[in-house]
Amino acid sequence: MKISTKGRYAVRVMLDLAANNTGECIKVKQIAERQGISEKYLEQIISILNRAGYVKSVRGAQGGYRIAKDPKNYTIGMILRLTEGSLSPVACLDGDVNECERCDTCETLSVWKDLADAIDNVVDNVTIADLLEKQQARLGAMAYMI
Amino acid sequence: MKISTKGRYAVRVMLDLAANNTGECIKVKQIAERQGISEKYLEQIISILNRAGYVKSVRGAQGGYRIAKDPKNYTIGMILRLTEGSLSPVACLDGDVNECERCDTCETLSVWKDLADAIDNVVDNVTIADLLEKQQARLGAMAYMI
DNA sequence: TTATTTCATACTATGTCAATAGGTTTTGGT
DNA sequence: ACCAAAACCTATTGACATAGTATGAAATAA
Repeated sequence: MKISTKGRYAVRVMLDLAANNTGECIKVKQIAERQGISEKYLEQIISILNRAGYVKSVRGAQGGYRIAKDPKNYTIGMILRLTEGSLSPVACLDGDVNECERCDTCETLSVWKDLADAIDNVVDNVTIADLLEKQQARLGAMAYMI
Repeated sequence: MKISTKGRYAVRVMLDLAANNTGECIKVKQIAERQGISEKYLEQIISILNRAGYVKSVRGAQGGYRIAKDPKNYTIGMILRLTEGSLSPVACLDGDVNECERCDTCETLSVWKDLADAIDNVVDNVTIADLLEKQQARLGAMAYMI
C-alpha cells in the first residue's frame, strides 16, 4: 500500500520545475542535485513526464526541461497515475472489465470503492500550484528568521 | 498502491467466520472452498489472525476456528494493518522516528498525511459487522427472487 | 490407534522496485 | 567542422516482496 519512489519523485520533479521556472532550461543534473535523487534514475522519470507532455524538453547543449503549463493544471493525482499506474487499492476496480466472477457477491468490494474514492478525493484536489504556494510561504517566513 | 491478497483474504476470512458462526468449529478447508482460496495459503493467513487473537483455534480432529469476539469489534483497518503492515502511503509516516532529513522542507509530506488520514477514515469506520449486515440484506433480497 | 485438524517452517517461481550502465542523438558554442 | 553538453533510449542488476507449495510435527476427538 505504498506509493513508490517513481511517483513521489515525479511529484517532486514537477514542484522543482515549477519553483525554479525562470524561463531558462532546467537540467536533470540540477534537479537531481537539489532533490538528492540519482541523476540517471531521474532521467527515466522525467522522460515519462515528457512523453505525457507535462514538461517540455530542449535537446542538445544548453538544453533541459521546463514545466509545460501553469502549475495549477497539474494535480498530484495526474502525476501519480501517470507514473504509478492506477491508484485503486484493488485490481477489481481497474479498467472497465471486471474479470473477477465474485464481484457480484463480494461484500468487500464496496469498501475498496470507498477507499478508492477517498484516495482520489485527496490527490485530485491538490495541485503543484498548491504545493508551490506553501513552499513559498515557508520560504518567506524563513526570511524573517535571519 | 495495491492491497495484497494477504490483507484482502484476511478480511474475507473474518467475514466468512462471522457469517458462518454457529458455535461449531469452522475448518480451514471449508473457508478455502467457500472463498476459492488455496487451503495452504489460507492456513498461513488465518494463523496471523489467530496469533493476534482475532480468531480462536481448536486443534486436533473436529477442530477449527471461530471468530473471537463480536464482528462489530473488528474494523477492516485492524485486519489490514495486522496482515499488511502499515497502511500509510509513504514510509516517512511510519513509526515515530522520521529518518528522512528532508521532512522539514518536504512540501509533499502534507499530501501524504492527508492521504493517510483519508485512508484511515475509510478502513477504520467499516467493521466486519457492517459487511455481514450487507451480505445478509442481499441474501434476504435474493430469497424473494426464487 | 487412527484420522483429522491445526501449527510451523522451508522452499520456489515470478514479478516489482530502484537503480546502474552504456550507449546514441541532438544542438549550441567555438 | 568539431566538441562538449545535454536529452534520449534500452538493457541489466541486485534486493526484496508476493503468492503461493511442500513437508512434516503436534494435538485431539472418536
